[in-house]
Amino acid sequence: MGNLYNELQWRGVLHAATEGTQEVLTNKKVVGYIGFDPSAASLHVGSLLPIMTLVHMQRYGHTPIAVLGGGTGLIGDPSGKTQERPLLGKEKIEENIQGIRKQLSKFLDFEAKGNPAILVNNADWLASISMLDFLRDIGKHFTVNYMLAKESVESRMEAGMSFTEFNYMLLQAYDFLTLYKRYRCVLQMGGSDQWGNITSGIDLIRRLVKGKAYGLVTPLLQTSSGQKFGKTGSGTVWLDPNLSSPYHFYQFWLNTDDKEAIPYLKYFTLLSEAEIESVADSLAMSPEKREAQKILASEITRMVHGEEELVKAKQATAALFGREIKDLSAKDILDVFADTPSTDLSSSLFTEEGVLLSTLVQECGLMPSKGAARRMIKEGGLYVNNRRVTDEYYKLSLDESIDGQFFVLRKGAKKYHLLRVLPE
RNA sequence: GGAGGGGUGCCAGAGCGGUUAAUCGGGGCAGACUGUAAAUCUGCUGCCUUCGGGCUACGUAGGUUCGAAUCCUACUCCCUCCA
Repeated sequence: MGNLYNELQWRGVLHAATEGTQEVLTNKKVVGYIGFDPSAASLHVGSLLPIMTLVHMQRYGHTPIAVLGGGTGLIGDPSGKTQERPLLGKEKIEENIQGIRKQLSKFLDFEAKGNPAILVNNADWLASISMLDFLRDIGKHFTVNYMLAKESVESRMEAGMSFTEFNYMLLQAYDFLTLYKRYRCVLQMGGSDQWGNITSGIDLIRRLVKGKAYGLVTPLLQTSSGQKFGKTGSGTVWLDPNLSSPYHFYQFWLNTDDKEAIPYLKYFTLLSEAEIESVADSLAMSPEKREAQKILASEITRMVHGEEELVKAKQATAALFGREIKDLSAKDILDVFADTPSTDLSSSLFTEEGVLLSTLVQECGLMPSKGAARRMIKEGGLYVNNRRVTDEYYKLSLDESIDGQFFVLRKGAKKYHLLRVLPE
């Protein structure tokens, strides 16, 4: 039986840790926390790494605390940001916290015997503290010199930084102190950009209550092409099924680059070292099978959306990338394209000679303009029911519809749009 | 408060008063090749078009001119330096 520290190490998610972290994690059951930013109503795939870190903690018998930044969210963390951030309203943040709470409960067991996960909102203690108390009790323990030396501050000296954001690290240090006192929480984890904030907390605990605390950070994720992880052409990939459908979520992982598939399996799944090694062998032997990507996508989709949604996503994948669309029944279409953007059309639109495809495609939003639609057709990038259309002035007629009810429009390889024909 | 520089398409950044819907690059989109990968190559990338054209664009508003992103004036925003 290993320990948490070794586990994180072989998974490649251990970027740095403070002195003594390994010993304390090996010899004791500890309480540790990670903060989550409530600037959106849903977490996205970028939050998966910190979430998994908490999951590993709980698996090894430690107690994980997820701290929602309801208080600090009102200020905005400058770490890793090049510009001052807009402030969100209190109501908005409260709403976001509700959404995030729900998502976290899919990963962490809040009922576990012995080491149930804990969820707190730092507004609970930050909202009520007075400016004078804060300056006296906390501010006194930090020199401005110390704060200026932090990377998060230094990198902003050129662009400028408000006094508000400058104080962020003190608030986070105060969080750590509070959790230390309330829960005996001795470990704070986070992305490597959090290092400065974390060590501030450790220092504060040492100075104020002579306590020993630890910090551990994970590497910052980037795709091999240097892109920010978790963004696709169509935007951020969210954990909320209403913001990113399970099908798109599944597809996001399925499209993982070969180079990243194995690291991602280590980061985001609970597969064992041996299991992942065998997958790595398979990937090296026959990469075209994309076994690693399939396992990765299945594992993560199941964890986030559940078995049922995973099955549906796989079915949709098989239908869209395997069979001919015209073999599908109207019912299949509805299932497969449940998550696809769709537009309703009245059948009265369809006159004798049909409707100009370029117009249709523009009106349903698949293409931004008719000119762009015509260009796309010329380039061979537009398909109706998976058949390429080559005529710029192609007119669509009702006999081509599936069961007289649907047209499946496709742009490029993966972008679908469903047209639903409504009877008179 | 004083002095100077600048605001161009998604971004970055060119642009002798006319052939500039605006160079080059990045990004994006599509095609080919593939494995729904990577790399590579090709094309497209303001709007409308009955394919002849038409329209709208270079911070905002005026002006000079046959003609302006390019010249002038005012306004506005940004940046740098001095105080």
